Amino acid sequence: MSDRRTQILDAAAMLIAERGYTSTSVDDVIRGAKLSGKSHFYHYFRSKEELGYEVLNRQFERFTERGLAILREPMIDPLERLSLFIDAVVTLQAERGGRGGSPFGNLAAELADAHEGFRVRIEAVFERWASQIRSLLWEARPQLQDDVDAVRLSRFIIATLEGAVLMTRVKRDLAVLEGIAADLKRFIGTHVRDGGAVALPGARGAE
Amino acid sequence: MSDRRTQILDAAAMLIAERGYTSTSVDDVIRGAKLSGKSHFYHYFRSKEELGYEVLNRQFERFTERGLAILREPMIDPLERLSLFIDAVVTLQAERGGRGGSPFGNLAAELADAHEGFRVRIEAVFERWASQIRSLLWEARPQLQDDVDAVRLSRFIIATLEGAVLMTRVKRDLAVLEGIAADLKRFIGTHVRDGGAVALPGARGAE
DNA sequence: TCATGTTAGGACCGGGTGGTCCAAAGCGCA
DNA sequence: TGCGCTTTGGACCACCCGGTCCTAACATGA
Repeated sequence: MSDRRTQILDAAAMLIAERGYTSTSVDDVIRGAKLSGKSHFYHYFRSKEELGYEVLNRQFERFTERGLAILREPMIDPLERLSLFIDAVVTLQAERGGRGGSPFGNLAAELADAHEGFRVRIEAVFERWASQIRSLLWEARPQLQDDVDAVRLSRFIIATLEGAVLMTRVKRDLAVLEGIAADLKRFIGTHVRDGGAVALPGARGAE
Repeated sequence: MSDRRTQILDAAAMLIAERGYTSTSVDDVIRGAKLSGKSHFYHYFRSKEELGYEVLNRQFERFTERGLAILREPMIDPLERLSLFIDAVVTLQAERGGRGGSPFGNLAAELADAHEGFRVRIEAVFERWASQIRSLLWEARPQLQDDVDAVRLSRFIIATLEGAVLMTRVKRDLAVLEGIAADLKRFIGTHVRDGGAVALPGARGAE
């Protein structure tokens, strides 16, 4: 993977996060990556579509490294890992200044109905994400109530986080995301067996 | 408001829900509304932007009639109304065949960062929606725990529903939305005072 | 030295974009 | 009858879109 290629990918990722896939033109990407012209771009990518797919892949890899990795930390209690992961989502969004939202959610809203190729790839992203949470939930099973449905709960967590990021973008207020994240932790806490101490730190407290 | 005008608005609403605002061209709308040409369209709307704003308004009016209205039914217990409202969101999405998603969420994801005019209007939509839930929560206050934060809870409900609709679109599976809706009811149920009977019907049950 | 891959730069393509302008027909109503 | 709104229909604008093609200057390493 050449330097130029990743440079193009990075520029495209930024632009797509800001303005969406359709509204980001190849010329924009060329300007963003400081290429000399169209032929230079098409030397590295067969089409804009291919660019889009690879950007999505890279976004997921980055997310896997910086967010999903927490879910797998072997030395930390699984439910605390889940709490840390939710914090990481908040941090990630804070770093973006509340803008840009979730790359997956954005592409999903923009292309899920219109472009099957993107839809299946986005579905795969969410599925891999959900499966990470599911196996964490499986690990935490001794602490959880017997009737906890890991599939449903993992979907609920992802949907709420995606919705929260979207709302935060609209309101331009990170506190929205923080509040929802806290409530989400509280909800996860209700699945913990009674008698368990404060399983999810930070789940209470209005602010 | 002439017939033609609403006809254009309806056609545009459908197209925007399907393909998004940017990807819906004025020519598409003209074809959809069976107008004779561009001049005919621009006889009714000053610009595509104005069209978009009015479509957003109409979508919210429709949503107010068919969804938000339930929140105000005076003869039904407030918490049951909330449960019925969540059911209505599921029904609304089912009618669309899982496609199209939430008009507000879609526009938000597409334009929140790029187009301030739309951003503030979408923010207003969510705010009016949240305020409806807030006043319902205020009404239900005797049944709720003392520390329930209506602002936060209303945001949580909206974010989760928006996220759920988005996930459902990506997975093309209405069961996703149904599951999340059930869990959301369960979460709301945890805010009800102890000793209260089954406040939210349908909140339990895995399927 | 030759080949290969990279960078540079520009001309060009068909088609779509939001938007304007104009001329003329059809219309209901006073 | 005549006024004013609606409808029709098309020409036209500058610009942007994804994508192709071509030429030529580079660097690198075999």
